[in-house]
Amino acid sequence: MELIITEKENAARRIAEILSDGAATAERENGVNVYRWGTKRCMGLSGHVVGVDFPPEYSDWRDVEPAELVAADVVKSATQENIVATLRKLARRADEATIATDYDREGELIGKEAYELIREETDVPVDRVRFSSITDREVREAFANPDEIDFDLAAAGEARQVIDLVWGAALTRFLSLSARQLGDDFISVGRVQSPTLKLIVDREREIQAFDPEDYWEIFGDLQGDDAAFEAQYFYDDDGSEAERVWDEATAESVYEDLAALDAATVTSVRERTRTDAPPEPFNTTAFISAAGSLGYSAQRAMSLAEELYTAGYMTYPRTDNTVYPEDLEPDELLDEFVGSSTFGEDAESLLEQDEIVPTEGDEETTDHPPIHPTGELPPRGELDDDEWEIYELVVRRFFATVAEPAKWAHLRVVAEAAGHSLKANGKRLLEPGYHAVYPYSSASENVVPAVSEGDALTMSDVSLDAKQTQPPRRYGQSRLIKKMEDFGLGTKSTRHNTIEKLYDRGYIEGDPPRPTTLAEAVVEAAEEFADRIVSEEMTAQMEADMSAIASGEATLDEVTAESREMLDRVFEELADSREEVGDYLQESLKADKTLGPCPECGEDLLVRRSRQGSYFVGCDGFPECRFTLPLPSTGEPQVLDDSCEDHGLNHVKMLAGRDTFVHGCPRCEAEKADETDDEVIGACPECGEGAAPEEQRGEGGDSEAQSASDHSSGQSPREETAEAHGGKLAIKRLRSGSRLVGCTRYPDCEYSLPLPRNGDIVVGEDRCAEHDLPEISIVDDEDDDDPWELGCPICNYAEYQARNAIDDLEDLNGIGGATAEKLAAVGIDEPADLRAVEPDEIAANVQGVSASQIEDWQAELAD
DNA sequence: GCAAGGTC
Repeated sequence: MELIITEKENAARRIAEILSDGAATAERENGVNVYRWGTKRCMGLSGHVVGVDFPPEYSDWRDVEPAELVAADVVKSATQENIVATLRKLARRADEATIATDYDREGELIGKEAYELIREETDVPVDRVRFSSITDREVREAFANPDEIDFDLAAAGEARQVIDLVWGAALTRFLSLSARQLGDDFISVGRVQSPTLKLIVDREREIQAFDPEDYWEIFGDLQGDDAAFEAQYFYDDDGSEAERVWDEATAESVYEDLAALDAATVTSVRERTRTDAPPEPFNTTAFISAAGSLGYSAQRAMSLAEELYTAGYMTYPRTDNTVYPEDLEPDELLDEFVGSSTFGEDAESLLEQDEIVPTEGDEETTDHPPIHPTGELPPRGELDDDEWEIYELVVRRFFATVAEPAKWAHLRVVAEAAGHSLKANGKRLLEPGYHAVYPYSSASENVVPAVSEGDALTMSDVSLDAKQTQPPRRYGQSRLIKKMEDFGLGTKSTRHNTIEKLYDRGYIEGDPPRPTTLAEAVVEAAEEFADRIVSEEMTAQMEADMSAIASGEATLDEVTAESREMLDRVFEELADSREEVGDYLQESLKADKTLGPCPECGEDLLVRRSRQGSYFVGCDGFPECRFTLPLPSTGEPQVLDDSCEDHGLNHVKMLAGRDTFVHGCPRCEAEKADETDDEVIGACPECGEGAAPEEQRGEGGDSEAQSASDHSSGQSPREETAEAHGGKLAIKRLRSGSRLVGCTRYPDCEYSLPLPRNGDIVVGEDRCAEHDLPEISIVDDEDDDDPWELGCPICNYAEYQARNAIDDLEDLNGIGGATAEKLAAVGIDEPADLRAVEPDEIAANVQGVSASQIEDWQAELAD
């Protein structure tokens, strides 16, 4: 038997398809697909299936001095047990094996990891094939000419693993221990994340240090026979043209000269044609950037791309390549779109061009082809709005890369008055070229009417605008990813994750990201004691070392030994400063959590976390001072810069993904609740008059109202409330800021239904026939839309739960919105329901859902 | 529980 190993499941399937001419069949082994045809077996790994770590005796942070990690062994162990087991099992039966992992450094290492696992089972020959895109021709060619594993290249990757682990773990533990941050909130540093954080912190420093400068600009409206346009004053500044006037007196005098006149003479008209080349094919960075301008975060863009890739609609989204492979036939790919209602016309117009020559970028790599559509079109309704928008972006980008350049006419008009010059620049699209198929890049025109040299124009509305220079702008996510790419930080697969990690670790907030006080302190501490870890040079040096290993000029041991010596010296320096660094980090951590003065003792109020994990506001004077305020139960609190005028407390924002909201001043919120009376709206269905004996509680586990901190104590009253106790339902406002419909017998009766956080709650006249509760509407004075007719709160909550159930289903990987609805129609409306079904039975009853798909979902649920 | 790199 001949065994073929690929880097991922998808590649295994496609390679099996190609080599078997479509005859391969799939078998499940240990939850892993194994493709078979003839005497061949092909399986996919899931990237690295083994990982590096320290031996277990180093795992307790408090027992081990961080510096000891420098000399500690680094061992490999399986991280994907089922895949490793399958690989071993197949290896035992194999007569030969072929490594077909990705054609890049990390792929070579992943291949070597598979090789070592095979070697533990058998000594059959193992060879290596390399191809940069999974196309019929490339794959066949590669398998016809097998090569050997490049152990030096793999060793280069191993050096990276060791150095990253040792530096990252040792310094992370050192900082965390010194600041006594051992829980979830440890303080991390690493070769990639820390220089990235420094980029953000350095930018913030520039912004802080920025000293704005005053300048003035002068504009005037010019008018010819039938044309008017705005022109700007400019002057010659040492041979270059300048518009900004830095001296107020000069600006005033020019302004007065011009304002006194009502005519100007055209002294020059220049028209030039400019070619606007179509964009290059998408690599990961360019794709993230384009998706970013459509409003997607880097992480979101990648996860949508991943879905479209898995569904077969576009190629692999993680690539550095910007040159299409030779065997991509643009006209054949365009042909696939002919007849599509969205893309058909554009595809046809592109096919009419005399010649179809795709653009290419500077990066030509062997990893994967640039991102492009596969030519398989998603059926209507299969994609949700976001998926579709990203898909369309990828299709149109491909269209743009095979389209003609655009042509612009640039027109520049200069006029003179009182010895001063004014100019106007216009541009007009002569030939739309690629803009016709790619509407994302700006094609806006700025027309300056045709005038001729010597024309006399009237001048009016001369204005003098006082302006100030602006600080540099914060880096947005895609700008940051580009910077990382420029510095060689991270890879196409990890950059967006690194940024996400900085958010998770409490180093950055908001979008564009802004560093926290903690981030500034970590960067400062590192700059002083371990400059290497915050410098992009560590990566540059490592790249050089890796090249040396790959070319045989250095060895893995030499490189890692040298790196360990360097880290030893860092720890020597750090030894005396442990407390100083720790205190500084602790202070900064506190600064990020401080709200303002405690009304009872004057110490600082801080955001704290209870033992149960919920957040609240507590006093730094604890335990002497026991003042507290509640916070909402959803999300992570973030202290904002602005503060409350009444209490001097900073406002708080609750970060909870899409449900993020500004809570405001916690003292104001608590006082509002104290001042608001409960409004009774009807009987409690659980313990009020006419309560049904069977239980019919609103029992949303996640509902904010249910878990709101000051409304959840007391034992379950279930048993005793099956009968009527005269409980009534009332609209309540909690001190944490949330609002709900709850029983007046709370805490004896815990019945509650959530209400929205914002807007005025208006209780209507009409009552729900089923529940005898008033119809409620929510009026938001900040938006002019019609009020939200929430209706009967019980009915509303039931609908809300049903919607959530469908969302949960959709969240299961691979279940699209349309499919989730079909499943819901046969009574499967939450993931748990899927566990119980017979795959074949559902497949027979629900169109478009296969039994194997259901098996996959069930396997996923089982994890 | 630490990193960064694969992949899902």
